[in-house]
Amino acid sequence: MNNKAIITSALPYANGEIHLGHVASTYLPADVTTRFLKLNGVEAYYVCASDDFGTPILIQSEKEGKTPSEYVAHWNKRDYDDFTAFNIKFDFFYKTSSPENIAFVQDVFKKLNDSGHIYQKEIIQFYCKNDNKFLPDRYVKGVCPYCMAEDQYSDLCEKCGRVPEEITDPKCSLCGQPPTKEKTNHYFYRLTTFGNDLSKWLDGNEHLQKDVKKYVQNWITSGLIDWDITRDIPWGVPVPLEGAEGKVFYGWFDNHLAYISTAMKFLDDKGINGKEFWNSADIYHFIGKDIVYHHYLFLTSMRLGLQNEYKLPDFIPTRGHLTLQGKKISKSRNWYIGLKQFLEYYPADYLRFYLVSINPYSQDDLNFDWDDFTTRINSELIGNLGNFINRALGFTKKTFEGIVPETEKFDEKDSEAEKRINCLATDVGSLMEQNHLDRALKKIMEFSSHFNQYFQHKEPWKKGPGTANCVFLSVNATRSLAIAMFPFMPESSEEIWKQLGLEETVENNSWKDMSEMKIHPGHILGESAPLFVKVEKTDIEKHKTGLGPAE
RNA sequence: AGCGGGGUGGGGAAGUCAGGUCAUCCCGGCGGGCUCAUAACCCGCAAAUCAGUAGUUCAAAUCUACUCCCCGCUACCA
Repeated sequence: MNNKAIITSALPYANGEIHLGHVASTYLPADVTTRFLKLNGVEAYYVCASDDFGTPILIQSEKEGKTPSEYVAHWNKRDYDDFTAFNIKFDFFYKTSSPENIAFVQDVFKKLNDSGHIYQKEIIQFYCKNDNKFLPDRYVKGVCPYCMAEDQYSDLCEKCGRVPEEITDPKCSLCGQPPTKEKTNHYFYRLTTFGNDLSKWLDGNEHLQKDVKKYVQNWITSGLIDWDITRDIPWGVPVPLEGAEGKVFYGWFDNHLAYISTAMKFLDDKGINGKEFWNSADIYHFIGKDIVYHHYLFLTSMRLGLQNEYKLPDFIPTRGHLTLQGKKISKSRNWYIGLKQFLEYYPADYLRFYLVSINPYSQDDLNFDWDDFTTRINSELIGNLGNFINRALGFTKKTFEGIVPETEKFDEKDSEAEKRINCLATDVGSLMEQNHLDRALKKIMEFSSHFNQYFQHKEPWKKGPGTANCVFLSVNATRSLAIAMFPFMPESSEEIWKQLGLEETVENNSWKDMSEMKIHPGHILGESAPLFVKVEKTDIEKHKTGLGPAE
């Protein structure tokens, strides 16, 4: 394991609230991984930023009668607050509209331009005279020339799935008027020249997911096309060239550069040489499967174009999308759950536990189901894990006045239990290193389940021989659980630590510490109480009916 | 249309890349136990020709070919 790491997650677009889908695929896996790396002594920094520029934000801010800056400032704060409430702990959360990022993007553009990766081309684009705007693809709707479906985007027909050469009967999606076609000058990035290098990089990087690699290789094989990197709107990073007044960069040219500019700002402020750190660290970009194209091709080709001044990603953990009760999340149909809203119902750790446990390390979609959530919380988190901790600590309190007793000679069951503790750090850790967070969590649950069995079979309540060993090992296993759980459920983990009567915080331990027996006979436990409250089915029914179109 | 991923006891999933050690886990059903614990926990039972067909192999849920279903992506949705 590299002793330095920079972790990023896809930048939240600053035009709406964070919902369960966002955190499931990107922010939570990144946060869990960062916490794990930090426990392992890795100097790891998790940085993120709001993605502030682009046409949708410009249009929405106009509708709300705000300036774009006011508008994005609002969402930047709101997103950060929501993340914080969910215990997503960024080392630094910044914005793509920061002066540092704007300067960085312009500098990158100049370098790419100087080395011949950029060219200008006149193109013809839809223009709406009524709205006074050039209309990017998404803002023109019309009839699909293949299947005659109406009201389709000009760049993709949702009915037949085909990409029209030219849409029939085009309309401006803002005002409904037919747009005109106007000539405009745009800048293009020579993505085509990077095909071979991208392909080589994909093959050579063994950390990337196989299925994603295949997917990207397919794109490369079928032929890349040069990439239009500018737009004619007033809200973005200005193109720093004479004659390019009024033009800004396309959002995907500037937003991922904020990974670097944000990290540089953070590190330099800390007195660390940012570039040096970046190039000697493991770079992780956590994303959802919808932006594979941008991260595997745009982002990487730009770094290649800069001749690796900033190294390419080592890991791009790519996960699928969350569906809700089996259906695609959709804000317009009110088929989504806001993060803030969810946290008004249940503690952050419930959601963290549930989302990690259903989320594999793959592009497969995962499903949020209220009934499934209920059983997983009630029977696994509470019935298995919470129950073991509660009985271990409660029994010690009751029978030994909270003082860990002297041990005797271990019998076979004790030795097996001891072995489990000794192996836990490696068993769980190796899965974490491979990004299999769901399996790692499952290992923790197996550990806890084993201790429920152990406790049962030792029957300490009969107070026969071996009772002291059972208590000693169970209390130590509880401590192990607290450390192992920390990346997943930090609040509960700290609570267990307190109940164990241990000093400081879980955060100050190292990962491998969980496999040692650091609670010795004579140790006095703190106050204990059940960690979790069960999920009530009647509440769940209410939450279910809150979904879907309002009455 | 192209590309990608799936179909595993009644429900939900893991296992498939590296074939045998494998049919596992959670819920549900049935029977028993225990009482430290949040009607929790522990033990046992019933229930799957691992979508279908053909093939490779001493051996297939796992590899190959074809077929039938489902889902996702396709360049401004995490």
